[in-house]
Amino acid sequence: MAPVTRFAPSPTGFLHIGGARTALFNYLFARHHGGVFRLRIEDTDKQRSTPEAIDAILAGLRWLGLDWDEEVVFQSARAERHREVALALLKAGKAYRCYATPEELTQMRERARAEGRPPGYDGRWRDRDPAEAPAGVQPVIRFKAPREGEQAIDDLVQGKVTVANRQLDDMIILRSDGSPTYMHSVVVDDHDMDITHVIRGDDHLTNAFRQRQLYDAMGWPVPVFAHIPLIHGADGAKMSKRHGALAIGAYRDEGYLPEALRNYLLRLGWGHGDEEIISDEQAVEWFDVADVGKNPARFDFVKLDSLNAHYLRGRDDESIVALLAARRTARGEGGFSDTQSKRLLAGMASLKQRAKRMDDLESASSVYLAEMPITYNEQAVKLLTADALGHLAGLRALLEASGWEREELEATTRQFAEEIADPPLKLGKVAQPLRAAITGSKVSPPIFEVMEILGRNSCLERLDFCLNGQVFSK
RNA sequence: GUCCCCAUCGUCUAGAGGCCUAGGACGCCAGCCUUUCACGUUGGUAACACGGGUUCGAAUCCCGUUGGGGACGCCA
Repeated sequence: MAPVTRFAPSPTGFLHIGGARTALFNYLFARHHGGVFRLRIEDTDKQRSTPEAIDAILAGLRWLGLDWDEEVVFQSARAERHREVALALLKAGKAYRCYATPEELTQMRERARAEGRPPGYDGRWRDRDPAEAPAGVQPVIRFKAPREGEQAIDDLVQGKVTVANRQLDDMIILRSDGSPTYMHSVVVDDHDMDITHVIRGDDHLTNAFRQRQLYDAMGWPVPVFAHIPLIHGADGAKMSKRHGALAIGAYRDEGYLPEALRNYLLRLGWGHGDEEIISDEQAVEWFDVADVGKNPARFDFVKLDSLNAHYLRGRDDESIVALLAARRTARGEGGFSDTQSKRLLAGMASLKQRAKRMDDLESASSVYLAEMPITYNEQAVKLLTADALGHLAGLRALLEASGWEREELEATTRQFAEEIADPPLKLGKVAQPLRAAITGSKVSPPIFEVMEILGRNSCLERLDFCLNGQVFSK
Protein backbone atom coordinates (compact mmCIF):
# COMPACT_ATOMS: atom_id res chain seq x y z
CA MET A 1 0.00 0.00 0.00
CA ALA A 2 1.31 3.42 -0.91
CA PRO A 3 2.10 5.45 2.20
CA VAL A 4 0.19 8.54 3.19
CA THR A 5 2.07 11.17 5.15
CA ARG A 6 0.97 14.49 6.44
CA PHE A 7 2.34 17.76 7.70
CA ALA A 8 0.19 19.16 10.47
CA PRO A 9 1.28 22.58 11.65
CA SER A 10 -0.69 24.66 14.07
CA PRO A 11 -1.20 28.21 12.86
CA THR A 12 -0.31 29.77 16.17
CA GLY A 13 2.92 31.01 14.71
CA PHE A 14 4.56 31.14 11.33
CA LEU A 15 6.18 28.25 9.57
CA HIS A 16 9.60 27.99 11.10
CA ILE A 17 12.68 26.14 10.07
CA GLY A 18 11.96 22.99 12.07
CA GLY A 19 8.48 22.73 10.64
CA ALA A 20 9.87 23.22 7.17
CA ARG A 21 12.19 20.29 7.62
CA THR A 22 9.40 18.11 8.99
CA ALA A 23 7.34 19.02 5.94
CA LEU A 24 10.30 18.25 3.66
CA PHE A 25 10.80 14.81 5.14
CA ASN A 26 7.11 14.00 4.90
CA TYR A 27 7.09 15.22 1.34
CA LEU A 28 10.20 13.31 0.33
CA PHE A 29 9.06 10.13 2.01
CA ALA A 30 5.73 10.23 0.20
CA ARG A 31 7.31 11.07 -3.14
CA HIS A 32 9.96 8.41 -2.78
CA HIS A 33 7.38 5.72 -2.23
CA GLY A 34 4.90 7.06 -4.71
CA GLY A 35 2.55 7.88 -1.87
CA VAL A 36 0.46 10.85 -0.83
CA PHE A 37 1.54 13.91 1.12
CA ARG A 38 -1.26 15.72 2.88
CA LEU A 39 -1.59 18.97 4.75
CA ARG A 40 -3.67 19.52 7.83
CA ILE A 41 -3.94 22.79 9.67
CA GLU A 42 -4.38 22.22 13.38
CA ASP A 43 -6.33 25.28 14.26
CA THR A 44 -8.28 23.99 17.22
CA ASP A 45 -6.89 26.67 19.49
CA LYS A 46 -9.15 29.46 18.29
CA GLN A 47 -7.55 31.96 20.61
CA ARG A 48 -4.10 31.62 19.17
CA SER A 49 -4.71 30.63 15.58
CA THR A 50 -4.68 33.42 13.05
CA PRO A 51 -5.56 33.59 9.37
CA GLU A 52 -2.26 35.39 8.78
CA ALA A 53 -0.39 32.43 10.16
CA ILE A 54 -2.34 30.06 7.95
CA ASP A 55 -1.49 32.15 4.90
CA ALA A 56 2.13 32.31 5.91
CA ILE A 57 2.31 28.54 6.29
CA LEU A 58 0.76 27.87 2.90
CA ALA A 59 2.91 30.51 1.26
CA GLY A 60 6.01 29.17 2.96
CA LEU A 61 5.31 25.63 1.81
CA ARG A 62 4.67 26.79 -1.74
CA TRP A 63 7.80 28.88 -1.78
CA LEU A 64 9.80 25.89 -0.63
CA GLY A 65 8.27 23.87 -3.41
CA LEU A 66 6.63 21.34 -1.13
CA ASP A 67 3.34 20.87 -2.87
CA TRP A 68 0.83 18.80 -0.99
CA ASP A 69 -1.80 16.46 -2.38
CA GLU A 70 -5.55 16.80 -2.02
CA GLU A 71 -7.49 19.38 -0.08
CA VAL A 72 -6.08 21.06 2.99
CA VAL A 73 -7.85 19.71 6.06
CA PHE A 74 -8.76 22.19 8.76
CA GLN A 75 -8.94 20.50 12.07
CA SER A 76 -11.41 22.99 13.49
CA ALA A 77 -13.96 21.91 10.92
CA ARG A 78 -13.86 18.40 12.26
CA ALA A 79 -14.71 19.12 15.89
CA GLU A 80 -18.07 17.38 15.58
CA ARG A 81 -16.44 14.16 14.46
CA HIS A 82 -13.93 14.38 17.30
CA ARG A 83 -16.76 14.80 19.80
CA GLU A 84 -18.55 11.84 18.31
CA VAL A 85 -15.54 9.61 18.85
CA ALA A 86 -15.05 10.89 22.38
CA LEU A 87 -18.65 10.17 23.20
CA ALA A 88 -18.38 6.72 21.71
CA LEU A 89 -15.43 6.09 24.00
CA LEU A 90 -17.47 7.32 26.93
CA LYS A 91 -20.35 5.08 26.01
CA ALA A 92 -18.04 2.11 25.70
CA GLY A 93 -16.74 2.75 29.20
CA LYS A 94 -13.30 3.62 27.84
CA ALA A 95 -13.58 7.19 28.97
CA TYR A 96 -15.21 8.95 31.91
CA ARG A 97 -16.32 12.31 33.17
CA CYS A 98 -13.94 14.10 35.48
CA TYR A 99 -14.95 16.96 37.74
CA ALA A 100 -11.57 17.85 39.16
CA THR A 101 -10.93 21.57 39.34
CA PRO A 102 -7.81 23.28 38.00
CA GLU A 103 -6.73 23.89 41.59
CA GLU A 104 -6.99 20.21 42.41
CA LEU A 105 -4.95 19.44 39.32
CA THR A 106 -2.05 21.68 40.28
CA GLN A 107 -2.13 20.22 43.76
CA MET A 108 -1.90 16.73 42.35
CA ARG A 109 1.04 17.65 40.22
CA GLU A 110 2.91 19.24 43.06
CA ARG A 111 2.30 16.36 45.40
CA ALA A 112 3.32 13.78 42.80
CA ARG A 113 6.50 15.65 42.16
CA ALA A 114 7.28 15.93 45.85
CA GLU A 115 6.72 12.22 46.26
CA GLY A 116 8.89 11.33 43.30
CA ARG A 117 6.02 10.02 41.22
CA PRO A 118 5.33 11.00 37.61
CA PRO A 119 3.31 14.18 37.68
CA GLY A 120 -0.22 14.03 36.38
CA TYR A 121 -3.82 13.34 37.11
CA ASP A 122 -4.37 10.74 39.82
CA GLY A 123 -7.52 9.22 38.38
CA ARG A 124 -9.79 10.25 41.24
CA TRP A 125 -12.91 10.27 39.04
CA ARG A 126 -11.97 7.20 37.11
CA ASP A 127 -14.14 4.82 39.04
CA ARG A 128 -16.18 7.23 41.09
CA ASP A 129 -19.94 7.20 40.99
CA PRO A 130 -21.14 9.97 38.68
CA ALA A 131 -23.86 10.62 41.26
CA GLU A 132 -21.19 12.23 43.39
CA ALA A 133 -20.60 14.87 40.76
CA PRO A 134 -20.49 18.32 42.27
CA ALA A 135 -23.30 20.59 41.15
CA GLY A 136 -22.55 23.31 38.64
CA VAL A 137 -19.22 21.91 37.47
CA GLN A 138 -18.89 21.18 33.76
CA PRO A 139 -16.85 17.98 33.53
CA VAL A 140 -14.13 17.12 31.07
CA ILE A 141 -13.97 13.72 29.47
CA ARG A 142 -10.87 11.74 30.22
CA PHE A 143 -9.60 8.69 28.48
CA LYS A 144 -9.44 5.63 30.72
CA ALA A 145 -5.88 4.64 30.01
CA PRO A 146 -4.52 1.21 30.86
CA ARG A 147 -2.67 1.24 34.18
CA GLU A 148 -0.70 -1.96 33.90
CA GLY A 149 1.76 -2.99 31.28
CA GLU A 150 3.56 -0.80 28.84
CA GLN A 151 3.29 0.96 25.55
CA ALA A 152 5.80 0.25 22.84
CA ILE A 153 6.21 1.93 19.55
CA ASP A 154 8.46 0.85 16.74
CA ASP A 155 9.72 4.18 15.61
CA LEU A 156 11.36 4.33 12.22
CA VAL A 157 13.96 6.74 13.54
CA GLN A 158 14.10 6.13 17.27
CA GLY A 159 13.81 2.38 17.11
CA LYS A 160 11.74 0.49 19.64
CA VAL A 161 10.84 2.75 22.53
CA THR A 162 8.88 1.58 25.52
CA VAL A 163 7.19 3.39 28.34
CA ALA A 164 5.35 2.01 31.36
CA ASN A 165 1.66 2.77 31.38
CA ARG A 166 1.93 4.01 34.94
CA GLN A 167 3.92 6.93 33.57
CA LEU A 168 0.93 8.00 31.56
CA ASP A 169 -2.11 9.58 33.18
CA ASP A 170 -5.68 9.73 31.94
CA MET A 171 -5.58 12.46 29.36
CA ILE A 172 -8.43 14.82 28.63
CA ILE A 173 -10.01 14.17 25.27
CA LEU A 174 -12.93 16.58 25.51
CA ARG A 175 -12.70 19.87 27.38
CA SER A 176 -15.38 21.11 29.72
CA ASP A 177 -16.63 23.39 26.97
CA GLY A 178 -17.08 20.34 24.76
CA SER A 179 -14.16 21.06 22.46
CA PRO A 180 -11.74 18.25 21.60
CA THR A 181 -8.13 18.38 22.69
CA TYR A 182 -5.15 18.10 20.40
CA MET A 183 -4.14 14.65 21.57
CA HIS A 184 -7.54 13.30 20.67
CA SER A 185 -8.09 15.22 17.42
CA VAL A 186 -4.76 14.11 16.02
CA VAL A 187 -5.60 10.47 16.42
CA VAL A 188 -9.06 10.79 14.93
CA ASP A 189 -7.81 12.89 12.02
CA ASP A 190 -4.82 10.73 11.24
CA HIS A 191 -7.11 7.74 11.23
CA ASP A 192 -9.79 9.36 9.11
CA MET A 193 -7.23 10.72 6.68
CA ASP A 194 -5.72 7.25 6.26
CA ILE A 195 -2.32 8.44 7.40
CA THR A 196 0.05 5.48 7.35
CA HIS A 197 3.24 7.25 8.45
CA VAL A 198 3.39 9.94 11.07
CA ILE A 199 6.66 11.80 10.60
CA ARG A 200 7.05 14.64 13.05
CA GLY A 201 9.36 16.31 15.52
CA ASP A 202 10.90 14.36 18.35
CA ASP A 203 9.06 16.56 20.83
CA HIS A 204 5.99 14.48 19.99
CA LEU A 205 7.56 11.17 20.91
CA THR A 206 5.88 10.95 24.31
CA ASN A 207 2.58 11.88 22.72
CA ALA A 208 2.88 8.82 20.55
CA PHE A 209 2.45 6.53 23.56
CA ARG A 210 -0.79 8.18 24.62
CA GLN A 211 -2.00 8.25 21.07
CA ARG A 212 -1.25 4.59 20.72
CA GLN A 213 -3.50 3.88 23.70
CA LEU A 214 -6.27 5.72 21.92
CA TYR A 215 -5.78 3.84 18.67
CA ASP A 216 -5.95 0.59 20.57
CA ALA A 217 -9.08 1.62 22.44
CA MET A 218 -10.76 2.44 19.16
CA GLY A 219 -9.50 -0.70 17.54
CA TRP A 220 -7.83 1.32 14.81
CA PRO A 221 -4.59 0.35 13.08
CA VAL A 222 -1.65 2.24 14.52
CA PRO A 223 0.33 4.21 11.94
CA VAL A 224 4.07 3.91 11.66
CA PHE A 225 5.80 6.62 13.63
CA ALA A 226 9.02 8.42 12.80
CA HIS A 227 10.12 11.03 15.28
CA ILE A 228 12.85 13.12 13.81
CA PRO A 229 15.30 14.94 16.04
CA LEU A 230 14.76 18.61 16.58
CA ILE A 231 16.89 21.30 15.04
CA HIS A 232 18.85 23.18 17.63
CA GLY A 233 20.21 26.66 17.55
CA ALA A 234 23.92 27.42 17.53
CA ASP A 235 23.84 27.24 21.32
CA GLY A 236 22.48 23.71 21.30
CA ALA A 237 19.09 24.59 22.74
CA LYS A 238 15.81 23.83 21.08
CA MET A 239 15.04 26.11 18.19
CA SER A 240 11.45 26.87 18.91
CA LYS A 241 9.21 29.73 18.06
CA ARG A 242 9.83 31.28 21.41
CA HIS A 243 13.58 31.04 21.01
CA GLY A 244 13.53 33.16 17.92
CA ALA A 245 13.52 30.54 15.22
CA LEU A 246 13.09 32.44 12.02
CA ALA A 247 9.94 32.18 10.00
CA ILE A 248 10.53 30.71 6.58
CA GLY A 249 9.62 34.05 5.03
CA ALA A 250 12.59 35.60 6.73
CA TYR A 251 14.92 33.25 4.86
CA ARG A 252 13.34 34.29 1.61
CA ASP A 253 13.65 37.96 2.50
CA GLU A 254 17.28 37.58 3.43
CA GLY A 255 17.90 36.18 0.02
CA TYR A 256 18.05 32.44 0.40
CA LEU A 257 16.94 30.32 -2.52
CA PRO A 258 14.35 27.62 -1.84
CA GLU A 259 16.52 24.97 -3.49
CA ALA A 260 19.40 25.89 -1.21
CA LEU A 261 17.25 25.69 1.88
CA ARG A 262 15.84 22.37 0.77
CA ASN A 263 19.31 20.94 0.23
CA TYR A 264 20.51 22.29 3.55
CA LEU A 265 17.55 21.03 5.53
CA LEU A 266 17.82 17.64 3.89
CA ARG A 267 21.44 17.26 4.96
CA LEU A 268 20.59 18.20 8.52
CA GLY A 269 20.24 14.85 10.21
CA TRP A 270 20.43 12.85 7.05
CA GLY A 271 23.21 11.96 4.68
CA HIS A 272 23.87 9.84 1.66
CA GLY A 273 27.52 8.91 1.66
CA ASP A 274 29.68 11.88 0.79
CA GLU A 275 26.99 13.65 -1.20
CA GLU A 276 26.59 17.30 -0.36
CA ILE A 277 24.89 18.87 -3.34
CA ILE A 278 21.72 16.94 -3.85
CA SER A 279 19.20 17.66 -6.56
CA ASP A 280 15.50 17.32 -5.97
CA GLU A 281 15.40 14.22 -8.12
CA GLN A 282 18.22 12.62 -6.17
CA ALA A 283 16.57 13.60 -2.91
CA VAL A 284 13.38 11.81 -3.89
CA GLU A 285 15.34 8.83 -5.07
CA TRP A 286 17.61 8.52 -2.05
CA PHE A 287 15.61 9.71 0.91
CA ASP A 288 14.36 7.37 3.55
CA VAL A 289 13.28 8.39 7.05
CA ALA A 290 14.87 5.29 8.42
CA ASP A 291 18.24 6.82 7.54
CA VAL A 292 17.62 9.93 9.57
CA GLY A 293 20.03 10.16 12.49
CA LYS A 294 18.86 10.21 16.07
CA ASN A 295 20.88 13.12 17.30
CA PRO A 296 19.71 16.69 17.06
CA ALA A 297 21.61 18.95 14.70
CA ARG A 298 22.60 22.54 15.16
CA PHE A 299 21.56 25.05 12.60
CA ASP A 300 24.54 26.62 10.83
CA PHE A 301 23.95 29.73 8.78
CA VAL A 302 27.46 29.68 7.36
CA LYS A 303 26.94 26.35 5.68
CA LEU A 304 23.56 27.43 4.43
CA ASP A 305 25.29 30.46 2.93
CA SER A 306 27.77 28.35 1.03
CA LEU A 307 25.02 26.14 -0.33
CA ASN A 308 23.05 29.19 -1.29
CA ALA A 309 26.07 30.62 -3.08
CA HIS A 310 26.35 27.39 -4.99
CA TYR A 311 22.75 27.43 -6.15
CA LEU A 312 22.90 31.12 -6.92
CA ARG A 313 25.79 30.53 -9.29
CA GLY A 314 23.82 27.77 -10.91
CA ARG A 315 20.76 29.90 -11.59
CA ASP A 316 20.39 31.37 -15.04
CA ASP A 317 20.95 35.10 -15.27
CA GLU A 318 17.47 35.97 -16.43
CA SER A 319 15.83 34.36 -13.45
CA ILE A 320 18.11 36.20 -11.06
CA VAL A 321 17.36 39.54 -12.64
CA ALA A 322 13.67 38.68 -12.37
CA LEU A 323 14.18 37.80 -8.71
CA LEU A 324 15.96 41.08 -8.14
CA ALA A 325 13.11 42.95 -9.77
CA ALA A 326 10.57 41.07 -7.69
CA ARG A 327 12.39 41.97 -4.49
CA ARG A 328 12.27 45.60 -5.51
CA THR A 329 8.61 45.67 -6.31
CA ALA A 330 7.91 43.82 -3.08
CA ARG A 331 9.48 46.78 -1.34
CA GLY A 332 7.36 49.12 -3.42
CA GLU A 333 10.31 50.53 -5.30
CA GLY A 334 9.26 49.81 -8.84
CA GLY A 335 11.05 47.64 -11.35
CA PHE A 336 14.12 48.23 -13.46
CA SER A 337 14.44 50.51 -16.45
CA ASP A 338 15.42 48.91 -19.74
CA THR A 339 18.97 50.13 -19.39
CA GLN A 340 19.17 48.78 -15.90
CA SER A 341 17.94 45.32 -16.78
CA LYS A 342 20.19 45.21 -19.80
CA ARG A 343 23.20 46.09 -17.69
CA LEU A 344 22.26 43.67 -14.92
CA LEU A 345 21.80 40.87 -17.36
CA ALA A 346 25.13 41.58 -18.99
CA GLY A 347 26.91 41.72 -15.66
CA MET A 348 25.08 38.95 -13.87
CA ALA A 349 27.51 36.16 -14.67
CA SER A 350 30.19 37.97 -12.71
CA LEU A 351 27.85 39.36 -10.10
CA LYS A 352 26.33 36.07 -9.04
CA GLN A 353 29.71 34.48 -8.64
CA ARG A 354 30.51 36.98 -5.93
CA ALA A 355 27.35 36.72 -3.86
CA LYS A 356 26.17 34.37 -1.16
CA ARG A 357 22.64 35.61 -0.83
CA MET A 358 20.24 37.73 -2.80
CA ASP A 359 20.81 40.64 -0.49
CA ASP A 360 24.57 40.53 -1.21
CA LEU A 361 23.80 40.39 -4.87
CA GLU A 362 21.46 43.27 -4.52
CA SER A 363 24.04 45.58 -3.04
CA ALA A 364 26.70 44.41 -5.48
CA SER A 365 24.45 45.17 -8.40
CA SER A 366 24.25 48.82 -7.46
CA VAL A 367 27.26 49.38 -9.76
CA TYR A 368 24.84 49.01 -12.63
CA LEU A 369 21.94 50.81 -11.06
CA ALA A 370 23.41 53.92 -9.51
CA GLU A 371 22.73 57.29 -11.11
CA MET A 372 25.10 60.22 -11.24
CA PRO A 373 26.45 61.45 -8.99
CA ILE A 374 27.38 58.05 -7.62
CA THR A 375 28.65 57.85 -4.07
CA TYR A 376 32.23 57.08 -3.24
CA ASN A 377 32.97 55.11 -0.14
CA GLU A 378 35.86 55.90 2.14
CA GLN A 379 38.20 53.28 0.74
CA ALA A 380 37.52 54.42 -2.80
CA VAL A 381 38.27 57.98 -1.89
CA LYS A 382 41.50 56.86 -0.28
CA LEU A 383 42.58 55.31 -3.57
CA LEU A 384 42.02 58.53 -5.46
CA THR A 385 45.21 60.26 -4.46
CA ALA A 386 46.67 63.19 -6.36
CA ASP A 387 49.07 60.77 -8.07
CA ALA A 388 46.27 58.43 -8.99
CA LEU A 389 44.16 61.22 -10.38
CA GLY A 390 47.14 62.27 -12.45
CA HIS A 391 47.30 58.80 -13.96
CA LEU A 392 43.60 58.75 -14.59
CA ALA A 393 43.82 62.07 -16.41
CA GLY A 394 46.47 60.58 -18.65
CA LEU A 395 44.44 57.44 -19.18
CA ARG A 396 41.33 59.41 -19.97
CA ALA A 397 42.98 60.90 -23.03
CA LEU A 398 43.69 57.40 -24.38
CA LEU A 399 40.26 56.11 -23.43
CA GLU A 400 38.69 58.75 -25.60
CA ALA A 401 40.04 57.02 -28.66
CA SER A 402 39.81 53.46 -27.38
CA GLY A 403 37.43 50.76 -28.41
CA TRP A 404 35.04 49.86 -25.60
CA GLU A 405 35.12 46.11 -25.50
CA ARG A 406 36.61 44.84 -22.27
CA GLU A 407 39.71 43.47 -24.00
CA GLU A 408 40.33 46.76 -25.73
CA LEU A 409 39.84 48.66 -22.51
CA GLU A 410 42.34 46.45 -20.77
CA ALA A 411 44.80 46.82 -23.63
CA THR A 412 44.45 50.57 -23.56
CA THR A 413 44.92 50.76 -19.84
CA ARG A 414 47.86 48.40 -19.95
CA GLN A 415 49.41 50.45 -22.70
CA PHE A 416 49.07 53.58 -20.66
CA ALA A 417 50.45 52.00 -17.51
CA GLU A 418 53.34 50.16 -19.03
CA GLU A 419 54.35 52.34 -21.92
CA ILE A 420 53.12 55.87 -21.51
CA ALA A 421 53.31 56.52 -17.83
CA ASP A 422 56.67 57.67 -16.66
CA PRO A 423 57.98 55.85 -14.76
CA PRO A 424 56.09 52.74 -15.99
CA LEU A 425 53.40 51.40 -13.70
CA LYS A 426 51.97 48.02 -12.95
CA LEU A 427 48.49 47.56 -14.31
CA GLY A 428 47.05 47.45 -10.83
CA LYS A 429 48.38 50.88 -10.04
CA VAL A 430 46.06 52.30 -12.65
CA ALA A 431 43.28 49.75 -12.58
CA GLN A 432 42.56 50.19 -8.90
CA PRO A 433 42.06 53.96 -9.00
CA LEU A 434 40.09 53.42 -12.18
CA ARG A 435 37.82 51.00 -10.37
CA ALA A 436 37.38 53.45 -7.55
CA ALA A 437 36.55 56.26 -9.94
CA ILE A 438 34.06 54.25 -11.96
CA THR A 439 32.38 52.23 -9.24
CA GLY A 440 32.93 54.31 -6.13
CA SER A 441 34.26 51.23 -4.43
CA LYS A 442 37.43 49.30 -3.89
CA VAL A 443 35.83 46.03 -4.90
CA SER A 444 33.72 45.23 -7.91
CA PRO A 445 33.44 42.76 -10.74
CA PRO A 446 36.33 42.96 -13.22
CA ILE A 447 36.63 46.67 -13.95
CA PHE A 448 36.91 46.42 -17.72
CA GLU A 449 33.80 44.33 -17.81
CA VAL A 450 32.02 46.91 -15.70
CA MET A 451 33.19 49.66 -18.05
CA GLU A 452 32.07 47.81 -21.11
CA ILE A 453 28.64 47.25 -19.66
CA LEU A 454 28.28 50.78 -18.36
CA GLY A 455 29.29 52.22 -21.72
CA ARG A 456 31.58 54.99 -22.79
CA ASN A 457 29.44 57.95 -21.80
CA SER A 458 28.70 56.83 -18.28
CA CYS A 459 32.30 55.93 -17.63
CA LEU A 460 33.72 59.15 -18.96
CA GLU A 461 31.14 61.06 -16.97
CA ARG A 462 32.15 59.33 -13.76
CA LEU A 463 35.82 59.77 -14.57
CA ASP A 464 35.39 63.48 -15.14
CA PHE A 465 33.48 63.78 -11.93
CA CYS A 466 36.61 62.60 -10.12
CA LEU A 467 39.03 64.47 -12.32
CA ASN A 468 37.22 67.73 -11.68
CA GLY A 469 38.19 67.36 -8.08
CA GLN A 470 34.74 66.61 -6.83
CA VAL A 471 36.15 63.55 -5.15
CA PHE A 472 39.55 63.72 -3.58
CA SER A 473 41.38 62.49 -0.57
CA LYS A 474 43.08 64.68 1.97
C1' G B 1 11.40 15.53 40.29
C1' U B 2 9.55 11.33 36.82
C1' C B 3 10.12 9.18 32.05
C1' C B 4 12.36 9.00 27.16
C1' C B 5 16.30 9.98 23.71
C1' C B 6 21.26 11.26 22.18
C1' A B 7 26.96 11.41 22.14
C1' U B 8 32.75 10.98 15.51
C1' C B 9 36.74 17.41 13.66
C1' G B 10 34.13 24.27 15.77
C1' U B 11 29.42 22.78 12.68
C1' C B 12 26.72 19.06 9.30
C1' U B 13 28.00 14.21 8.51
C1' A B 14 30.45 9.05 6.36
C1' G B 15 31.26 4.87 9.27
C1' A B 16 26.48 -1.39 10.51
C1' G B 17 33.75 -5.66 14.36
C1' G B 18 39.17 -5.96 10.71
C1' C B 19 38.73 -1.77 4.38
C1' C B 20 40.11 3.70 9.84
C1' U B 21 47.10 6.05 10.28
C1' A B 22 38.77 7.69 10.89
C1' G B 23 36.55 9.85 4.88
C1' G B 24 33.63 14.18 2.80
C1' A B 25 31.45 19.17 3.27
C1' C B 26 31.24 24.09 5.58
C1' G B 27 34.58 27.15 8.35
C1' C B 28 39.63 28.41 9.36
C1' C B 29 45.10 28.81 7.73
C1' A B 30 48.78 28.83 3.71
C1' G B 31 50.25 28.49 -1.63
C1' C B 32 48.80 29.08 -6.79
C1' C B 33 45.68 32.00 -10.23
C1' U B 34 44.78 37.44 -10.50
C1' U B 35 43.52 44.63 -12.01
C1' U B 36 40.20 44.36 -6.61
C1' C B 37 36.77 41.01 -4.55
C1' A B 38 35.14 36.46 -5.57
C1' C B 39 35.39 31.80 -8.31
C1' G B 40 38.72 27.93 -9.20
C1' U B 41 42.80 25.02 -7.58
C1' U B 42 46.74 22.69 -4.26
C1' G B 43 48.03 21.65 0.59
C1' G B 44 47.18 22.09 5.86
C1' U B 45 44.40 22.47 10.79
C1' A B 46 40.85 19.63 13.46
C1' A B 47 37.05 14.43 16.15
C1' C B 48 35.62 8.66 17.76
C1' A B 49 33.21 12.37 25.69
C1' C B 50 35.22 9.18 29.84
C1' G B 51 35.71 4.35 32.42
C1' G B 52 34.95 -0.68 32.40
C1' G B 53 33.82 -5.12 29.81
C1' U B 54 32.91 -8.77 25.28
C1' U B 55 36.38 -10.18 21.21
C1' C B 56 42.30 -12.51 18.24
C1' G B 57 40.52 -7.49 16.93
C1' A B 58 35.83 -1.95 18.77
C1' A B 59 34.45 4.56 16.48
C1' U B 60 31.30 0.32 15.62
C1' C B 61 28.44 -4.61 20.61
C1' C B 62 27.22 -4.49 26.32
C1' C B 63 27.33 -1.86 31.17
C1' G B 64 28.31 2.45 33.92
C1' U B 65 29.78 7.69 34.43
C1' U B 66 29.63 12.45 32.61
C1' G B 67 27.55 15.81 29.37
C1' G B 68 23.46 17.39 26.19
C1' G B 69 18.38 17.32 24.58
C1' G B 70 13.11 16.36 24.87
C1' A B 71 8.27 15.34 27.25
C1' C B 72 5.40 15.75 31.51
C1' G B 73 -1.36 21.82 30.21
C1' C B 74 -9.02 21.90 29.92
C1' C B 75 -1.42 24.55 24.16
C1' A B 76 -0.56 22.32 19.77
